[in-house]
Amino acid sequence: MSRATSRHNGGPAKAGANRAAIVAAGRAVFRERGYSVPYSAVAKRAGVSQAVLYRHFPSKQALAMEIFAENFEALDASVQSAEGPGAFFAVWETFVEEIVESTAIIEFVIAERVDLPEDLGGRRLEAVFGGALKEAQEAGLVDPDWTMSDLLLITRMLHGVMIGADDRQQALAHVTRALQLIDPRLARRRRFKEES
Amino acid sequence: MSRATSRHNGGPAKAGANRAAIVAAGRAVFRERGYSVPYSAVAKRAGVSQAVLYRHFPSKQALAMEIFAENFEALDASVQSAEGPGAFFAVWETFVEEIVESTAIIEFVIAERVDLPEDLGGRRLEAVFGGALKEAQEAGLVDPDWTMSDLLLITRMLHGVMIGADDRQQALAHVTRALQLIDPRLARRRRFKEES
Amino acid sequence: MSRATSRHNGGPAKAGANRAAIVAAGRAVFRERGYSVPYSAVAKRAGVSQAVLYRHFPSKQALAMEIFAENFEALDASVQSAEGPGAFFAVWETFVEEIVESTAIIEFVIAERVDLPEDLGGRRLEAVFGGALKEAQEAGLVDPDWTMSDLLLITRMLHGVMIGADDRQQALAHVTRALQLIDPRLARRRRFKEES
Amino acid sequence: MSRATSRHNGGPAKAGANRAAIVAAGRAVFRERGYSVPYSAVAKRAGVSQAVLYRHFPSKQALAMEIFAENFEALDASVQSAEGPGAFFAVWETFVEEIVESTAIIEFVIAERVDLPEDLGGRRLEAVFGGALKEAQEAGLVDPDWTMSDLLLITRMLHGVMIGADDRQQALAHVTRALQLIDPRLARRRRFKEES
DNA sequence: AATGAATGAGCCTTCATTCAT
DNA sequence: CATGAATGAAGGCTCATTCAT
Repeated sequence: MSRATSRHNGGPAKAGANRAAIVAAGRAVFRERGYSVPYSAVAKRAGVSQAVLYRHFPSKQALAMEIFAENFEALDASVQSAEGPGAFFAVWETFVEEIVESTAIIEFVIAERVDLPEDLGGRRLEAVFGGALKEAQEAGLVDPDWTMSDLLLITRMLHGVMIGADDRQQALAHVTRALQLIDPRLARRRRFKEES
Repeated sequence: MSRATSRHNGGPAKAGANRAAIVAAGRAVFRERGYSVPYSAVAKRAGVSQAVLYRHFPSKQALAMEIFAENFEALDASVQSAEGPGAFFAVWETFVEEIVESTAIIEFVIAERVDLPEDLGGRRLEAVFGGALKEAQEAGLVDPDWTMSDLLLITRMLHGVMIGADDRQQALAHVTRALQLIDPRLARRRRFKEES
Repeated sequence: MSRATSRHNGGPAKAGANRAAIVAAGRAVFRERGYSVPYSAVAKRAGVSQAVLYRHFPSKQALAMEIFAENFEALDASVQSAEGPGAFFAVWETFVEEIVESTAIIEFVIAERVDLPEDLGGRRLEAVFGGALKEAQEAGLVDPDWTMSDLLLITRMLHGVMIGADDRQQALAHVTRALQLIDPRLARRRRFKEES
Repeated sequence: MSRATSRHNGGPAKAGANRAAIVAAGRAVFRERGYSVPYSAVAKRAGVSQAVLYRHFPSKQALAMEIFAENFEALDASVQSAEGPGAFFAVWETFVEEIVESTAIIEFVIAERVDLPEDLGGRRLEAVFGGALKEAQEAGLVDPDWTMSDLLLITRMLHGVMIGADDRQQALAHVTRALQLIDPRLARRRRFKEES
């Protein structure tokens, strides 16, 4: 039992750990139960009180935004390390992985569409993908008609597939097949980490 | 007051009317506010008491199931009236129309996935589409690799598009574009009834 | 133990009784603990669930408004039965009695000032007092400079006196003395019902 | 870091400054948001941690008590500098100013009435006003019937007027008018500092 | 002695479900 | 068989108070 059983806290030292625990718990419950889980479930999962949850992230949106942002950082990193016409596929692969790992994030984007900061969502996506897409199109690797909007649309199509799947296993298979239906080149090299 | 039709009671005759009213109300509120509306909203819309609602459909799932089933009946009818290799597209069109009209039903299918009777969902879809798909494939009108599972998958992809759209207008545009990305032949002849 | 211990209710017949119980409970808790009591305290006092409370009065304001309205009805009745230049004092007496009985109502008026229906508050007061005040002034029974606003001001002065008192006994004495300080004629014939 | 003034600590010297900052913050937030503000708002406004706030004043009451006492000190000063039969009015004016400036303090006195030390409230007021009142009465400047209790009562009447006002502007006008209704001589020479 | 952080509990509101009549 | 009403419980949010460092 590593959970404190007495009344009080571990002092300031624990703060960062709690924040991390909350983010992790957020990822976990969002993945398992979707973005519509009671926000309080995150606190329960993280082993902290609701007040602490609210201190760190004053709303479910705020927490989702954080997770969202962290995902984009991974994406940015993947952009840095990829080059050439095939870069698009490398980034795309990372992107799809994230969709698979955090379906809930897309639900969040949909649910809270109203007041997302401009640099998130589509705009941010464009920053990440814009160059690589054009390059890949010029190299004839991707359908030249595709626009950023189409990529976004594909995102949503994958989302529909994700939330309709029975389990992770099936979800992976369905996402792969869905990408094949759209364009086989999008479906290559799907490799996902083992579920914990 | 010894008469059978005392104060509040319309007698057995009313039962059928109530049932129909409930189903209609269900369609309406699901469309307007999504599958997550309070079940009580259906009773209010139908103008019946909660108890009556529960008598006819003991749960929101049960009601959704009924609507779902009725949708399939419409699909069956569309199958009857279509023939030849192009029949697939006629049925498909009706099917997509239903998806667009009743996004909420798909939400339901997803939310309650657990205990859908076997004869609904995939199996039922197979009954409706099976023959037409094979015929169309033999006539070279549809990719020969496609299976019933793929159709189901496309259904889900469209669903993702639907719930991500801002409004009906955009939803239609997105669905059309999504179908084009998959196979332009699926996207032809989209014509929807005017919004009431 | 007259409280139901089993899970469910007394049927429709009990509805009116519950509503009355809620209003009575509202008067009681407002008097004892002020308008700022948790709304849930009303439910507890009335012996009903919170949901029932919300069904009957969807907000604390709504309940206060009801009590408020009932008070005005008593006031109207007092206007009907009084005539002549002295009528003003009769109505005034009833009015002060009500202030003493339901201090919380004034707190309510103050707290929710924003969206009171036009026919409540000042306007309503004017309807009740307007004629009588003018008549009394013409008969030389009341300071001719006084306006309706002044009466409202006096109301608030009495309110300050009420909420500052230690108990009902003292509150009565203070109100009487306050009225004497303003104008002895306002303070005559103070007689209040015994506290329950 | 073996120095006494380690990381976060300003040393004993800071204590007095903190205390003053807390009192000032208390005055500010009470005025702006009423006595019912979260106690934590005082800490935030003062720029200190909650723990410090609690160290200096273990409860909101304690802080309010301090402010209350300091107000009386200002009153004492005003008594010292005024002499002759008109002294009463000078002190009274200061007193009313304080009421207008710190409505919240009166809310506090009312809310926490229970355990106010005897030397605050009425008794203290008597010490301040006692002599001046008698002198003014003997000079025929004030109604000879008035007692200290009446002054307290008037205080409360003004309070009622204050908390019922929409804004400071209106509050001033209402207080002035209220004093006129009681005795015009109480209302003379109202001059308040400009709002910051 | 100050800080940052945590806790537990309270209050608000809404929903699915189940009576007595 | 329909009605109107009631219940219990979940979930959101905020606050006073109290640590470990």
